[in-house]
Amino acid sequence: LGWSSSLSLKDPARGCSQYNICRGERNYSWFSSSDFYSSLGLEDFPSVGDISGTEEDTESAILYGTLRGSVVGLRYYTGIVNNNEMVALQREPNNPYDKNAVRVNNVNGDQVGHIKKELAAALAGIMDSKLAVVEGVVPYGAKNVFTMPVQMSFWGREENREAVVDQLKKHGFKLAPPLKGNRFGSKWISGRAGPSYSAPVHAAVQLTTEQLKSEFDKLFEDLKEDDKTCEMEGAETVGTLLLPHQKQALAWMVSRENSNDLPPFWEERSNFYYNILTNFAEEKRPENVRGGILADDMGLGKTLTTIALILTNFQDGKPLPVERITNDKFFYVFAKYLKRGGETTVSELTLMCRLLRQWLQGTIRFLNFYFALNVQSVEKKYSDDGPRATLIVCPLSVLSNWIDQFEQHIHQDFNVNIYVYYGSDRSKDPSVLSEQDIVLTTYNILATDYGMRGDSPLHRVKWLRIVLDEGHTIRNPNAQQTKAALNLEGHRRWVLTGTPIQNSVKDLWSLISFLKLKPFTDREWWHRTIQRPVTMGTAGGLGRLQSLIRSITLRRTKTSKVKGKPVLELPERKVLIQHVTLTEEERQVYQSVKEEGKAAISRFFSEGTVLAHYADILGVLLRLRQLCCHPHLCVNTSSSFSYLSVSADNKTPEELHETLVNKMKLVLSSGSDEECAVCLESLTVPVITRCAHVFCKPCIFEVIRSEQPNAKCPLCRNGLRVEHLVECPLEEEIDSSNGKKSDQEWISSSKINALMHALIELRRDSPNAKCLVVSQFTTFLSLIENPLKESGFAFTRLDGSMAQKKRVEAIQCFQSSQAGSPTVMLLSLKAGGVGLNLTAASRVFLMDPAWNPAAEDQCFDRCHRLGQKHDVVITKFIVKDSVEENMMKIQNKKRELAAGAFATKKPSASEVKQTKINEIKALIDL
DNA sequence: ACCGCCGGGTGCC
DNA sequence: ACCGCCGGGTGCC
Repeated sequence: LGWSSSLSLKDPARGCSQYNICRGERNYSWFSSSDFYSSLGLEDFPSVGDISGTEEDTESAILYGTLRGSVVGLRYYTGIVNNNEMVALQREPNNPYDKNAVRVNNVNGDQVGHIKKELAAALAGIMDSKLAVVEGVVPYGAKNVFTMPVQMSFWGREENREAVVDQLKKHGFKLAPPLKGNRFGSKWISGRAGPSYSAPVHAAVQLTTEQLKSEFDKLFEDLKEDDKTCEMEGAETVGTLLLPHQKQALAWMVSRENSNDLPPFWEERSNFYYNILTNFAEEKRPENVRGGILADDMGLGKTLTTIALILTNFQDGKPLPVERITNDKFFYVFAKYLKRGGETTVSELTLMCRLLRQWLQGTIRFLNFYFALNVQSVEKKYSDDGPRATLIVCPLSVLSNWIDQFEQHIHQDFNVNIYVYYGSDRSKDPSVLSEQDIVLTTYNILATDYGMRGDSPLHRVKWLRIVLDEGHTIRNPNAQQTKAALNLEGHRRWVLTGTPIQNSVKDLWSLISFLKLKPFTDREWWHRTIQRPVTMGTAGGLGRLQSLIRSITLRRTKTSKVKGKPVLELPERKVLIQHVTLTEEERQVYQSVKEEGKAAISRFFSEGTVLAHYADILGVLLRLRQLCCHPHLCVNTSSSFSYLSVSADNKTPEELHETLVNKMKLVLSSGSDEECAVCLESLTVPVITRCAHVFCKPCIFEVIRSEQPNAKCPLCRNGLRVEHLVECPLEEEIDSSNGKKSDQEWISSSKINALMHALIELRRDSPNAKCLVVSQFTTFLSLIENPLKESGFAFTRLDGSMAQKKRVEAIQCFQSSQAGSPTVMLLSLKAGGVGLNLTAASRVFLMDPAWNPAAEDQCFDRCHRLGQKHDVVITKFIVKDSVEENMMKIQNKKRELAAGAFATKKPSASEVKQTKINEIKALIDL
């Protein structure tokens, strides 16, 4: 049973886990980077564009005007509408009678009729060339037999207005100005009441950006409603006591799964159901989503709550039926094993292993040997008709966290079947999946599987429940993983996310669509009834969004209160800045490198080639940052920076390109947390362009997709081509032999001295305190190992180059409270990803600042989270009069920006460019 | 459709 | 009458 030791068990003493890792998962090779990258393969991205260009640019769309027309051919179709109901106009270029044909559909998508041909002839061109979006409302005459009127609104960007007006004029039509107060068509005057359509208005009550922002902030705040404050205990299979706010969440989730309420904006009228946004009505009761969005802040226990939900609400509030692990079970499994002559499944082995251990410990007596009698009853439990399995989809980075949490929170006396659907040998048999209690997989696997149409086991199973963890990963409606997620089958649908709205309301659509809320699954209805009214600041728009959100989401922040007490009482967190002064020699080296770099960079400025030399500049900055830490850090990189002299002149463009790309690789491989100029976050999967700029792979593919065929680099406007992109594995993964620069004698540095001084003082004052020593540079961490050993510190280390198994060991070791367990953990900034729990530490020493303050904060939160018992003190070491001080200034600016940037739109490419240039100036004191 | 349009039947008052 | 007028047949795109 060697495989079981490779499981990442929190408690090694427990041996085999209670979940069944089925075939293929036992080697746990999912963290091999090659797998990861290939599952994101190049070829996936361009195909994403197959519905490109259809999305209306909400931000800048204005209403050109309205036009009355008629819908004909009603008697040939079944789709019916109400007076004042919204209708969709859809081009039908393949209509055999008229290539200009325009279909009219009701909210349900049923065809109502066609636009009369003369008008269709005018619309066809406008719609096909996407000059305007045309929307319709049937003002009256909905019950007509042959034709009915339709009031059309034309929306588009200002610069297309004239073309649209011209096009209409050519066919003899003229736009009437927008109608006063009736912009969204929900209140057309009924009946043939004459000429009352008139007068434009842009927004009855236009909110300022500021107001919008604060309204957004309030969106998720309200939770005073009763249905969100009831509490519910978890089933006995939940092995952890839930906190009050988690019991509330459980009660809310269970009630959402079991209730039969109407979805938001639907009303029951005499004998039909009525949608108050679109005025659509139907006799069939619209399904409400049996789920919603759990949007609690990080650290409040969304994972635990979800596990509790799975175990507690199988059907109508009854718990998931699982086997209690008893002696009978052991012999039953054992007998089956013998009967087959030794062949067995991994899940059985897991069980047997565990039971055998219990038996050996004397908890099983040798009495119940009539196992055959029990076979029947055990099998019965699993022969339920309805779907049983819950699918959980999460980013790769939190996969192991889920497994840890199962391990922790599922009571060990029960056998819950969990299948980790990951790795190249994952089962292709849907029935293997549907027999599980829980199937865990990642967005990449989901998308990859979906790519091979029709043959994705995940998409052939009818799930009891689908949970999308970090649900904001599907906010891009065109991404493959979003489409893959939307196409999963199962009635109970949940989204877990800490950041439900990241940049704008737009991000919500995929989530809402995933939840299958009628009629928002169709982008047009979402857009017309919610997104546009909100972004244009129309009165009532925000109200709608608010009541929608309120009815389907639960969100508590770290400061929310339950019964007057904060949901989470986190200890205080203090950040201290410790200035470090370089020694004379260090200063000399630093200063000379700085002068050399500054000269080169100011030359780039005067030549106007700053962005072309971006890699060079990052290189200079990197070197300075490294010098602040330790002189040996940039030794291996020094030779490659000699280009700063004029030697570049006699190189071919090809060679020049190559050196630049190599430079960029070097910067990235140093561990430095560089950022992506598209998403403005830390790089995820860095790729280097031909012009030697770095971006996240998904970001740059999105740029290429949306700008094709002539995409340009967002930083320098040079041409971009997929085949020129170079992937660059993040940090240490390529550098496993780090730290062994044995040809060099070890020396200390000012920063190391400062750290050691602080550590020794800490050990003297509180010998049991544990701390994290964090740096972006793993080589620096290696250098720090030396004095730690010399001063007798027990320490452990966690960085990106370590295999998953080693990481888990390091974490367990550090978290242990046993005497003699390590008090120091050397942690690379980026290894401190989300989900990692290092609450044993109450001190953090940040050795070098990151560009992105969010990356630092995320790292601090590894210990400042649920379970932290002490106040957390963070010490940042910053070298005086250095690039580090300038970095701090930029960080502060970014913090301010982030705090106010909620509803403001993304900066444009040129703004990003300018910001970058200004940053460079500030960094090198130009 | 209690319309418009088409095309055949028809033709002083 | 190579017209007007009548009334039946007919009807989305």
